[in-house]
Amino acid sequence: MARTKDFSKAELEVMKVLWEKRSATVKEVQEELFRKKRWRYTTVLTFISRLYSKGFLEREKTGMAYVYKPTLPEKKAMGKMVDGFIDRVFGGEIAPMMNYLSESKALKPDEISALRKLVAALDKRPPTQ
Amino acid sequence: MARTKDFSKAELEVMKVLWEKRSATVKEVQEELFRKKRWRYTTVLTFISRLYSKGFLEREKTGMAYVYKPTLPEKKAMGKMVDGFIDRVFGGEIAPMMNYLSESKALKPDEISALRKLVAALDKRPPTQ
DNA sequence: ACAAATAAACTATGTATGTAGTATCATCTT
DNA sequence: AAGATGATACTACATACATAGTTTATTTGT
Repeated sequence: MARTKDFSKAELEVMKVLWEKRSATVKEVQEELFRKKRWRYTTVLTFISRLYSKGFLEREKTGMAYVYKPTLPEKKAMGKMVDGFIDRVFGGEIAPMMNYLSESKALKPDEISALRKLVAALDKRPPTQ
Repeated sequence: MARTKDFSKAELEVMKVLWEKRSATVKEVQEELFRKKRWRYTTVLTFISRLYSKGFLEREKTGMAYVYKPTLPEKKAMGKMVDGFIDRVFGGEIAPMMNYLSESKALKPDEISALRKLVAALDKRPPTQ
């Protein structure tokens, strides 16, 4: 089992467009991705088809074309990716990643305030476990 | 230019062993990875060879075998990976990732304190930019 | 010096990924 | 009803990745 295949880098780009637009035809996605990446129609179609087979998109025929829509909300998917990344790279440990973050990236003001808010929230609600 | 190929998931496992051991022969790496993943000698050899061609490892013949050693320190490599991940997944924005982190993961006490320390450090040394 | 053991090189193979062209099917226009 | 248009399906192909077997070269023990 466990056919929870991930999406690839290129496929992620497609997902991002679809999350943003909520739902769209291949053509609409392609127009967007042509701007950003110069991808041809059939290229985008291939990615969308693969995502569809993998179960990350559902579709519905509307007039001549299919309208595609993510089956997984963005937040869920992002969370999964973050988890997977931390598992793979840091053996599931968040703390070391924080370190790399603070060292390797120059945090911008809004990022710092996000961090502060996070910490504040954690102070309020101490580890439920 | 820019032949900064990344390493794949499997290759990362090999790198981790080598970072930990500082340097090792294929056999030594394989023994470790056989425990963790049941990988055969030639499998590990293949990964190591790829990493060597990609320039992530250097080697030195010692007796019969080569001793391999990472060319990139772990911290550097990890930082790169984190950066790449954040770019790909969050368009370079750290703040949203923080959110996913705080929501999707139940942070453990030491992770929280790492976070606090990070924030404290940021307070001391405000964004140099 | 030869056999056994060790290590690396070469070869193989199936799936995934990036990138897209060509063929076909459906629809709209005249 | 035929041609133009729009959309999807089918096909292609090179590179990367995961996984490993087979062959060759080197060393070491006897």
